Amino acid sequence: MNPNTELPKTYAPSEFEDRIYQNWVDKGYFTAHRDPDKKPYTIVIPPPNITGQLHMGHALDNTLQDILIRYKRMSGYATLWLPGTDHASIATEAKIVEAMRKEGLTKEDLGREKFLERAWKWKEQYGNRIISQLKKMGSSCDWSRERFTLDEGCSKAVRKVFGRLYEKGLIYRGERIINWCPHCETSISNAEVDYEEQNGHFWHIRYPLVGGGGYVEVATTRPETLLGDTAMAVNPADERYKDLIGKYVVLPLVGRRIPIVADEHAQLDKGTGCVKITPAHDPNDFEVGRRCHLPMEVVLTNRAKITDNYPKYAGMDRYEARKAIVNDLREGGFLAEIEDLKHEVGTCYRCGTTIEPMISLQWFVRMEPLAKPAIDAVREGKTRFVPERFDKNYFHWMENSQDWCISRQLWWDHRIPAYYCDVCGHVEVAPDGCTACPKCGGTVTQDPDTLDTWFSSALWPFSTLGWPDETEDLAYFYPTNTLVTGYDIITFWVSRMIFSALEYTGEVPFDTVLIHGLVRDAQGRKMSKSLGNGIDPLEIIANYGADALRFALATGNSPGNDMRFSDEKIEAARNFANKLWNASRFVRMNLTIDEIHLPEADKLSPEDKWLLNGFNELAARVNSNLDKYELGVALGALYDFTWDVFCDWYIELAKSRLSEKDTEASLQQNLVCQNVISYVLNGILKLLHPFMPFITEEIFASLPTLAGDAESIMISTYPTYDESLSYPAEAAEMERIIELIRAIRNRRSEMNVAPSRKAALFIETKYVDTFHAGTAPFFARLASAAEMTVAEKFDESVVSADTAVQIITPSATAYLPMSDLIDFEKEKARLASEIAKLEGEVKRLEGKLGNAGFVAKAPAAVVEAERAKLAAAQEKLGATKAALAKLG
RNA sequence: GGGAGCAUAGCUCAGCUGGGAGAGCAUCUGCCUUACAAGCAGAGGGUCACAGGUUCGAGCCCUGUUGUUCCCACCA
Repeated sequence: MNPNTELPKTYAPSEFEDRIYQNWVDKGYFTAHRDPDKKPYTIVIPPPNITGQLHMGHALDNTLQDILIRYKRMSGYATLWLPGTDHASIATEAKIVEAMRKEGLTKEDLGREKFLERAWKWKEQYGNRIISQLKKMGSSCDWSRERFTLDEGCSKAVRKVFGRLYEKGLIYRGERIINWCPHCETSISNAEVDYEEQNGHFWHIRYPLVGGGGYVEVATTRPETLLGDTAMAVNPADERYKDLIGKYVVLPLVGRRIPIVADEHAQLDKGTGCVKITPAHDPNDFEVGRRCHLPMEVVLTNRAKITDNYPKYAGMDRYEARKAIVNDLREGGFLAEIEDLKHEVGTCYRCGTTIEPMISLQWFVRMEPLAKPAIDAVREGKTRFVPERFDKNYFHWMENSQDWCISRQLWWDHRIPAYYCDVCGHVEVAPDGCTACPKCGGTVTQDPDTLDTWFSSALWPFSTLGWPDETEDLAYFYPTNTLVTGYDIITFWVSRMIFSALEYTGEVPFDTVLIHGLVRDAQGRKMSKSLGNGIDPLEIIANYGADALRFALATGNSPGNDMRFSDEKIEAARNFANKLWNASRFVRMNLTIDEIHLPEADKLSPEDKWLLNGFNELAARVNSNLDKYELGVALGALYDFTWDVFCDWYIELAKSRLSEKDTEASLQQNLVCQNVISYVLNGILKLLHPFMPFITEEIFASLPTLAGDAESIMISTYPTYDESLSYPAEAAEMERIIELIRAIRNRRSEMNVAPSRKAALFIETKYVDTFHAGTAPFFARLASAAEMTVAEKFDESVVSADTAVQIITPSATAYLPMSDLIDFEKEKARLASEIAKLEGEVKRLEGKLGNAGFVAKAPAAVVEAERAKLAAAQEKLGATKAALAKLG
C-alpha cells in the first residue's frame, strides 16, 4: 500500500476490502507464532458445517471472535484463531442422500466406499465456500492451521478417546431405549430431540380381564404400540387394584394374555391408575419390563412400519396402523373414549420427523462420572460463562444428563473402532485397528456404525492443536481462552467440550465462554429458510461493506441477548463508516507533515489538551470494556467520541488554525494542530480497528504514522491509558467554552436568527483567562460571533440589558447586541421561569447535601460532584437573577 | 411441571460494581458553515410494566403480580 495516498472522495468499501484482506494474507499477519516472551491468546472457531452458507449467525459469531482476536493481537498477545469446518455427519449425509435420490440411487446401491467417495467430493466442493465467505467478513484466522472435524488428526483423537473411555468402562454397548429417526434411519441422542407441541388424542382402551369380571381401562397417545404390550401395571399401594395383581388381561385385537404387575411407575393419581407396558417402545416401560422381567416385543421396523409379526397390520406406516387399530378397537367394543390432547412430541432436530422410542443395541457414554468434574470446573470458575446466567443452563443439563447414545447408523463420520469376532463373538475395541480376534484368532468385522457428530466436535479445542500428540502448539496455545458461541449450542457442544477436555487433557478447554444470542429479522422473527426472511450477509457486504456489517452486528449488542437486524441499523453503520472516511479525508487534505510527533505539553492549546484528555479516557474505557466482553458498549463509546467529540467539535475548532499559516506563530500553531489531529485520528483508527478492520487499514495507510508504528494497523499497538495525556484542568476550561457556544446557538435558534446574521459578542465572566483572545475564532465560526469582547464586568455604557440578548451559563454571561429581537415581556417571563427552575434545582441539591446520611455514607467523589453541581446551579441562578434585575 | 430472559422516548435498543435516565431511526425547526445532505445546528418526546420492601439514595438489589419470549422435562 502506498503511504500518504489521497483518499477517494466517496467511501466505497468494495473498492478496497478484498485488496486489503489479500495483503494481510500475503504478509502472513494471521499466522500464529509461539513466542515465549508473549502471552498466548487462543480462540478455536465453532466450525461451520460444510453444507452451510454463511448466515447472519455466523456473521455475528465471527465478528465477535475477530474483534477479540484483533484486540488481543494489537495488545501484544501471541494470538491464534484456529479455523476449520465441521463434517456435520447427519446433515451432510441427508443432503447427499437427497441428491442421490434424484438420480434414482440409494446408499445401499452405492455401497459404503463409493458413498464416502461421494461425500468427500461434496466436502471438496462446498467446504471451501464457507471459508471464502468467512474471509469476506475480514476474519483474521490462521488459515495455515485450518482443520476439518473428519480429518486424519481428528480421527486419531477420536479413536484414542474411544479406546480410553472403553478401557475405563465409560463407554459401553447395550440394549436401551433410544430415539430413533425413521427418516434418517439412525439413532439420535436425547440432546438431538426437539420437542414440538402437537394436537393429539388420548385413546382410552379397555382390556378385558381373563376369566371375565370386567375390564381394565388405560389411556394412550400411541395406540399402535398396543401390539407390543407385554403387561399392565398398577401401583402396589393402589387399593383399587390390589386384587388384580397377578391376574391377566387379554390384549385386544391380538388376543395375547398379559399379566397385571405391580410397579411404582403406575401412579395413583394419574388417569385410571393403570398403565399399559410396552417395554420395547417406551423408556419408562422399558424400566418396568426390566424390573418385572417382561418380554420385549418389537412392533415397528426401522422405517416405522408394523413388523411382519402382526399380519393384519404388517407393512403399514405407524400412522396408518394407528388409524386401523383405533378403528378395529372401536368395532371390537374396546374403545372407551377419545380425548383431545395437546402434548409435546419429540422430533428429529435435523429432519423434523417424529422420533420413535425403540429398543436398540447401541454404544453409550456413561455420563455421571464425566459430568461431576465438569460441573465442578464451572462452579470453581475455571471456566466462566459470559453472561453468567448461562451456567444455570449448563448445570441443569449436566446434572440431569443421562447416558449419551453415541452410535449412529450413518456412514459419513468416524467409524466406531470396535471389532466383533466372527467366530467367538469377542468384542475388541482397537483404536489402531484389528485384523484378527485376539482371543481365538478368528476373522473380525468392524462395527458398521459411526459416532455422533458431536463426539468429534467435543474434542475440537485440543484435537485441532495436535492432541493426542504432545505438540508444541498444544503446549503453548492450550488451554484456549475464549469460546464464542450462541446459547442454542451450549448443551450440544460447550458442555461436551468441557467434560471431554477435563477427562482427556486434565484441563478446561477454555477459560471463558462468550455467549451471544440470535440475529432476528426486523420484526423480531427467527430467520429461517421456510419463512424466507433470511438476510444474506454477503449481500449486505456487497452493498454496504464488511465493516458496516460488523459494526451493525457489534453495536448495542449485549452478551446473551438476541438482536434484530434491520435496514436502519446497517444504514446507521454505513453512515458512521462514511463519517470516519470523510473526517479522515479532511485531516488528510490539511496535512503537510510526514510523520506524527505529538508536541510538548507547553505547545498545546487548551482544545488540544481537551481532545487528548478525552481520547485518553476513551482508550481506558474501551480497553476496560473489551476486557469485560462488553463489546457493544466499547463500540458505542468509540462511535460517540469519533462523531461528537472528534468530528463535531475538534475538527470544527481546528479549522481556523489549520487554515492559517501566514505568520511564524500561526504556522507553528498549524503544525501543532496537524500533529494533534493526526495523533488522535491515528489512535481512533487503532481503537476501531478490531471492529472495522478494512476502513481503518485503508485510512491508516493514507495518513502519516507515529514513529513506532507498524506498516499495517492490524499489527500496530492498541492504545491504552497514558498518564501523560491527562489534562483535566484544560478539559474543564474547554467545557466552559463549549457550554457557552451551545447556549448561544440555542438562543439564536430559539429566536430564529439565521447563522448568516453575525453579532458582536460580549462575555462577562470571572474566567477571563479561559475566554482568551485565541478562542475568538471558535465563537466566530461556531456561534456566529463578530468581534468578541471579554471582561469580568461590563459598564452599562458598553453593553446593557436593554440592547443585548443575555445568555447565561454557570461560568459566563454573554451579551448579543440584537435589541431589535428583544421582547422585554417575553424575556422577563423566560428569565422568571428559568429562575424558578434553578431554584428548584438548588433546593434539591441543598436538600441532598443537607442530608447527614448522604454526606456520611455516599462516596466522597459523589458528594464532591453534587457540591460542584450545586455551585454551578447557584452561579447560574445568581447570574439569571442579575439579568432579570437589569431588565427592571 | 421446572428454569431463565425480557418489559426504559413513536420504533429498535444501550445503561458497567445502586449516585436523579441515553443512542440510532422517526417527528418538528433552521442551515449547501471551503470533510461529509450517508451531512450540520437546534427542539419536542419517558410515573424506566405494576405493587410492596431494603437504602441517605433504586431503571439497577429483594419479594410478589401481570404480559411476553425461550430453554429443559420419559406425563401413561
